[in-house]
Parts: sequence; structure tokens; C-alpha cells
Amino acid sequence: MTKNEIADVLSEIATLLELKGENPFKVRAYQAGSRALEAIEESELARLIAGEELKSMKGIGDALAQKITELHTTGGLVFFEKLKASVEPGLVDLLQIPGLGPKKIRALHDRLGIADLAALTRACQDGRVAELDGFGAKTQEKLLAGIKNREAYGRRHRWWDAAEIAGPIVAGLRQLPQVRRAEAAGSLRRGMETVGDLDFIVAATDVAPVVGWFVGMAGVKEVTAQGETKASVRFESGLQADLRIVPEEQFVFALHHFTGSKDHNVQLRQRALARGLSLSEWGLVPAEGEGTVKAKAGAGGPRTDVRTEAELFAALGLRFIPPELREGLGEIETAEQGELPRLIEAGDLRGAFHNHTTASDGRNTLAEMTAAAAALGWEYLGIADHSKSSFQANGLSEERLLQQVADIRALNASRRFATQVLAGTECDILVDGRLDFDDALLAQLDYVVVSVHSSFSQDEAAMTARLVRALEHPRTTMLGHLTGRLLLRREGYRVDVGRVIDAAIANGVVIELNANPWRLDLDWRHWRKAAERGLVCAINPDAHETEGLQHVRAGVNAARKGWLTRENVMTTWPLARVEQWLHRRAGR
DNA sequence: GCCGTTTTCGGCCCGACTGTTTTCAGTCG
Repeated sequence: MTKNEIADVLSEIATLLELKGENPFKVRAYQAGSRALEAIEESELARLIAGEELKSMKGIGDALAQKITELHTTGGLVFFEKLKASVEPGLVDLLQIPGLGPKKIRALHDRLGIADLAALTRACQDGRVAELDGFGAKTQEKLLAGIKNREAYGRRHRWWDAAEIAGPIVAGLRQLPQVRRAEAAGSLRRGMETVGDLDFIVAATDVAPVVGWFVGMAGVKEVTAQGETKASVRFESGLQADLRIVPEEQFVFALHHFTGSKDHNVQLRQRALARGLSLSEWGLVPAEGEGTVKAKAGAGGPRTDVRTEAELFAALGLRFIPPELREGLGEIETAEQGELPRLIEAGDLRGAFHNHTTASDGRNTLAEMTAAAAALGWEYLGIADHSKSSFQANGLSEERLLQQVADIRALNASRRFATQVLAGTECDILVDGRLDFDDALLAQLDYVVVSVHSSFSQDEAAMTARLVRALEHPRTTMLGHLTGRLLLRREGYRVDVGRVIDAAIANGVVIELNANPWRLDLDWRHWRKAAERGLVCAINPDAHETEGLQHVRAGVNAARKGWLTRENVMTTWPLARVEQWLHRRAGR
């Protein structure tokens, strides 16, 4: 097992022990052990195990050393398996309901025999929960709302998760000998932050083998439909996937139609009609009579000179509209005037500013993160670990931050990596808008990301004033995850986004597009207008481990949906320009 | 379960908020 996998097991043990009502300090010891493990490098772990020196690590004693060794050498742990078997699996799910922690779950289990979500729902509906000591009517209501929310959220999926499933399916379809063309369509292709289901459009010479492959894919839990031209399956995760097979000459029309959005399609059809054409999923034909029906029947047929979406748009007098822009928000008018922007692309990125290391709550060291950034070909990597008030995230004290700055300067001086590391902080915005570090310390950094991690429930006026004050601080470089939302899990805090954007522009502060697939915050819907008014964006992965750097792809999607160009996004700028910009800002 | 030492048990431990209470327990980030 790798060190991060072992760390996951230790952390899961902590959760299970918590549910069992174990000594909280024992629970913390497993959590601390998990974190300690994450803080070293893979090769270091192997060396410590080989030399039986694990116990020299702070937070690892006899018991954890033995368990880590067993996990590392055998890939399993008997203690862990027994522990898992002793806790009813439904209890772990209950932890996902807001307001439910281990203590309350234990109370529900011991006194009402509740062991899963279904039983909890019934007990809430019967009013039995409200009667328990320590619970009440409000708690019962809140739990029911939490369960309902979870079900509603459960019907959608984050883009990243959906894309990870869809990618191999498209690749698999394209490898079939009968398949001429295959694409994923729908909101996934438009880069929406969440996706309801997957749509695959395929042009094939023979249908049956393609449908057969599709319904037989690994991970398919249920085949909900299977016919001549269509099939639908549901995966273990609840995600549904639809396959549509069309003749090759209809492929581009079907792809466009099922990519949507609905609004975009409606507007494009109106435009076609105004030009005497009828557009549908079947083709583009003269509008006289029942054009679309005839096209389906093959009488007249689709325009055979349209083979690509670019040609489809051209046939309607338009430049190609990238899928991300097809939201019916003015893209057709802009395309008509030939004024669509050249959208940012993933290959344009040259670095990022908001990333964590093991110094706070990251899972990889400074050197590991830098090596990963170098492997991506980035010119610079900004390290912005948490500040001291973020206790829960192991925020850095002044001393530890200064040490980290020294480490970064030394790493750069060593020329070990081609990537330049920039020393920053993700500085907490305190409850009144002050920053968590004093000016003298902030002045020693290359840049400062400011973020809210506490007191989420302030009213809108207070939260807005708090953010504006932080943006007015002369050392503030950029604002992290503006609303704090977690997609499909938690709404953002109440804040007047417009006023915060105004303050950022007025103070020359950058706003982050947090590319973590859970966040994508600030939302793409705000960016077009804000960028037109001069707001600069930074696409930041908020990476907590090396793989997290890849999340910038999700950020680029969102930026494209926000009509952003390379020029609008600071993280596409070359290092020299970034340094110049930071320097000028620091010197004002 | 770990740590440290006044060497083998006692301490470990951030602060706001909520909902339950009538002074606090539990959850959360």
C-alpha cells in the first residue's frame, strides 16, 4: 500500500472508533498518525519501515507502527477488517447528514435502534427522534431536511466524477470496429459544474454489437432500456448513461441537439427558420411543409455537406460556438457578429497560486508538489498553506510560515526543479475582516490569498463588509473561494457577490476561480460581466495533494463557460509578467 | 493511542454556533 492509502485506512479507523464511542483521544491519535504519515515522502516511509524506525516519528507509537507496517507489507490489516465488521455499515452513511456526529448517531442507535438512513427517516417522521434527550423538534426537522437534500443532491453528479466515467466509455466506443464517430454530449460536454446523466452519441455501421458492448460495460448495475437505436444503463453510483446510435450523416445534428442547452437549441432553430431552414436532431432541411419529418423519413434528407458542427453553424451564418458557451446567453448574437472570444485552453496555463503542502492540511510535501508542477510543465507554483486561525487545517504559526518561506527560497536556489516556487499564504479573513497575520509578516511573502473559513452564518451585510475590508488590505493579492460553496453538499455563505467584485476591481485584487471540482467558486455565471469590467481571474486548483493539480482542467471549463480568454486569467501569464505584477502591487 | 517524565500514569484540547437546556453538549471547519 502507498502512504496515502495507509493514511486513508488510519483515518477510517478513527471514524469507526468514533462511531463506537471510543476514547476521543484514541480517535485523535489515529487521525494524528494519519496526518503524520501524509507528511513524509513515499521513499522515506519505505526506509523507516525497513529500518524499524517508524516510532521515531512524532505521533507514531508501538501500536500504529505495527499497523502501518502490516498495511505496507501485506496490503491489509486484520484489526481494521474486524473493526469494520463490528460497525453497522449504515451508520457511516449517517455521518453525511449535517448536524449528525458520532455522539448523536450513537444515541439514535442505542436508544432507537436506528442503523441506517431509512430507519432514521421513519423515526423522524414518527416524531420519535424529538422525544430523545438532547434532541428536539428543531433537530428532527433539520435531520429530515438534511436527508431530503441528500436525496436531491444524489440525483446529480459533479462534472469531474462524471467525466472520469465518461472518458473511458467514449474511448471504448471508438475502439469498436462498427463505430465511425462517438462523442459524449449533454451538460458534460458543455462543462456544467454538475451533470444529471451522461449522453453518448455514436455513428455506427452496425447497431447490435455497439449496444451489446454498452450494456455489458463494467460497473453497470441495471439496464433500464435496450432497443434498436438506444440503450440506457445505470451505474453503481446511481449515474445514468444513455446511448444513441444514428446514421453517420445524422451524427453532427444529433451531437449538436443532445449537447444543448435547450435554450441554445431553441434560439438556433428560430434562426434557422428565419433563414428558411428547419433544424432538428435529424438534420437541416428547407422549412417548407413538414421538413423535419421528411428528413427523418429520408425524403430530401439532411444536408449532406454538413459533416462537422463548424459546418452546421456556418450553414446558419455563424462562427463555431464552443459547447461551453451554448447556454442561450447571447452566444448566437455574438457569433453572428464574429465577436466570440478566443477562449482560454488548458494548455495556456503556466502555474497556480493556491496550493497546500503537508505543512498545513496537504498530503504531499513542498518538494513533491513542486515536482508534480514541474511534470506539468508549469513555470511557477504558488504555495498558500493555511494561516494560524485555521486550527482544524493545521494552520501555520508565524514561525512555521517564516520557516516555510526560507525552505521555499532554499529550494528555488538549489535549482532542483525547473518550476519556480512562490511563497504565499491562504490567510484567514477573521470575523471582522481583519487578516490573520500582521503586515510585517505578509510583506515577506510573494503574495497573499485571503479566504473565509469561519463564521459562515453571518448575515449578508456583515459577510459582505468582512470580505470588502479584507480586499482593501494593501497586502491582499487575491480572494480565495468567494462563496465557500461545496457543490451538491453545501450552499455558499450569504454575500453580495456584486459588491465584492466591485471592491476587488477598485483595489486591484484578483479573484480566484477555485478549480476544485467540489467548489468551482466563483461561479462561471459571474465571470463574463466581471472580466469585461476589468476583473482579473486566477485559476487555482486548491490542491491538497499532487493529483489535485490536475483539477485546473475543471477550472478551465468553468472559465470557458464564463467567456474568459487567456488575457483575463493571470495563471496563463508567464512567470516574468507575474513577478512584475506582484512586485508592482507590493510596492504601492 | 501517544507522549513525557516530578519514570508508567495523567494529560492530550481551537473557538463559533446551534439547539438543547437552565449551564452545556455536540457539531463543524
